[in-house]
Amino acid sequence: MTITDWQSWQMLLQIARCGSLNKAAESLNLSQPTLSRQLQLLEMRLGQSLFDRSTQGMTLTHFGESLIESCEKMEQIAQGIERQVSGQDQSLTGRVRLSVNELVAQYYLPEILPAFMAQNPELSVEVVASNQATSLDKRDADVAIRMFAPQQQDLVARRLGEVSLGFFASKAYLDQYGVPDCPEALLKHRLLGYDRDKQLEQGSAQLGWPLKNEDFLLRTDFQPLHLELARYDGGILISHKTLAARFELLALDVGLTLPALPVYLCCHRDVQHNRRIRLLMDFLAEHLTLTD
Amino acid sequence: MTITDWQSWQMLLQIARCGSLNKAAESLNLSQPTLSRQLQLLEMRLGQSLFDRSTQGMTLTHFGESLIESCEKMEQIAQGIERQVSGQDQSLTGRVRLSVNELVAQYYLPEILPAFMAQNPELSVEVVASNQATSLDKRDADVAIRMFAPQQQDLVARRLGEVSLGFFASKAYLDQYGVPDCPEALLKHRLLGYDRDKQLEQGSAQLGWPLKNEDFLLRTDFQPLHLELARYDGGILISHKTLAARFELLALDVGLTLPALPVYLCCHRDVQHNRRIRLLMDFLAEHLTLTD
DNA sequence: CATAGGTTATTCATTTTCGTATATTGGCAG
DNA sequence: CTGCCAATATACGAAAATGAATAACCTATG
Repeated sequence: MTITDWQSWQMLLQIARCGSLNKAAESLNLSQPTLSRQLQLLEMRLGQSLFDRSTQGMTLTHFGESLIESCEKMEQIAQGIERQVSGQDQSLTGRVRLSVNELVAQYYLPEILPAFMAQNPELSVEVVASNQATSLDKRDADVAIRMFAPQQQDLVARRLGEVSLGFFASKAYLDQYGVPDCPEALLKHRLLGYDRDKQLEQGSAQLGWPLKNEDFLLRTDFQPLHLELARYDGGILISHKTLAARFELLALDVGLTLPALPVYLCCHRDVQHNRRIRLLMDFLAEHLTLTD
Repeated sequence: MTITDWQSWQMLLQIARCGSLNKAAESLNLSQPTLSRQLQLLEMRLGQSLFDRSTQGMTLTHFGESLIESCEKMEQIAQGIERQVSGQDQSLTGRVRLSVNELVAQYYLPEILPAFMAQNPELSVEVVASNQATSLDKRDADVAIRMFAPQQQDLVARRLGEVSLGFFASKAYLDQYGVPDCPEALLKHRLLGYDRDKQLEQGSAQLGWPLKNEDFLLRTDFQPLHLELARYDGGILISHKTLAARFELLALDVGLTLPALPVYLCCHRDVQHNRRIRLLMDFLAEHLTLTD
């Protein structure tokens, strides 16, 4: 006595999420007209409408809203199945998706990944570079290198150590603007800070020296830009000791010890025994020179 | 990062259940070749096979087996959605499915259902007549009349009373074979009993007078046949007092009081407020003359 | 007030998918 | 051993779903 196929509920959920047929269609690899018609069909079969249409997009009706929760449950299970599938695929061909922030992608991976690819010629590695923590739940990635303790349930994490942070600047910059030797002096300098990323604000607050993102003159969340700016004498940045050393930036002693960032290698519990994923994680754990 | 659509899992589950593409295709309203190809596609996308093929049918591989549990969970949620949908559909058009055993379908419904249909011309009633308790969970039926206390969770039941049972036979039969007046005498008669149905065995065991289905000479689970056989002087049966009276069968006093059967009107909690279903239940509760 | 940008619905040629019919295989009963 | 039955896989014409293009519409913005 089944009225509809399960795909309809997947559609419903995705349209509700995206708020428009266009975006939902894209996320489902369909065209907008297709989705429009399929939704009409579904509503016809149900005998009532799921969305109110407007030129702003689709908004759920009460009826539609009442079904969303169950659709979300279905989605979670479906995602679990997919993780299970990829977890059981023990072949050494195919892809592994690695999620890292841009800094790691730019400065740490390039020197080690070629060796991994040489060792495993059938394996392709996809790197998702973003400062947003991508979801291991939804299998947006298989493995992630994180600079914070994993919060999600169902994750398996290996602590790789920690990276020391410090204030750094180029010699040319310091020659021109002077060397600050206390926190107050630091604030008068051209500091490279973050835009929407709150990690620094939270960290400095813990240190008893609350900094606001607005205190910084040059702001971006794209961390490689910090380093490159500093290399071109753009100002003072907070960064990894090892990275700063590599670019011949000079460490500043302003009487503050910045907390070190922990480094975690994470994957979802469901895929932890997958051979490909294991392989990549082991390789990263061994070769990653993030920690001092 | 979704590999497959949800429909694939529905397929997988149904094929696993049915054990063959043919039956699964029928239950999904598809053709066997279609299902065959879709399954091939799915297995290709997953990179491993889900079933072992033979001319006996399809049997799950270990891999396939490992996914079934999740598919079942998805199915439960999907069924919940469908109940929710039909629960919220308050129109008075469409269908209501009523599950009853054959006895009720044959002898109690015909005299009252026409009135209901006259009152609600837009409503179509589908009667599922079976002595197997059809699933209200899976929406094989919306409403059920049951002669036993509902066991499933999530069911809403209204007790309508109970039907008295007794031993009966036609006058002609008794004239020919004599009137038994004790349990032992009863056993020498031509008793009409059940085939696979265990209800009578259990009931008589409770009564301290354990009967086996094998004790009866004419066995069928199709209850209307009992009555019709008795009308044609086929033997002694256990049946409802009201029904026996209607066919002018004579009650036998063998010194045993059979336990009465409770009568319940059930529906799933999710649809209990549905207007159509409510209507039918109210009607049945009022007009059903099952109880004495 | 007009324009730009976004939305959903519709049209129609095209592609894809589907189902009928058929081939092929393997077990089972007489 | 042989014929029968039920199973899956394959071929091909028919039907259905698809997507590019377009229409029609509303909102925000200058």
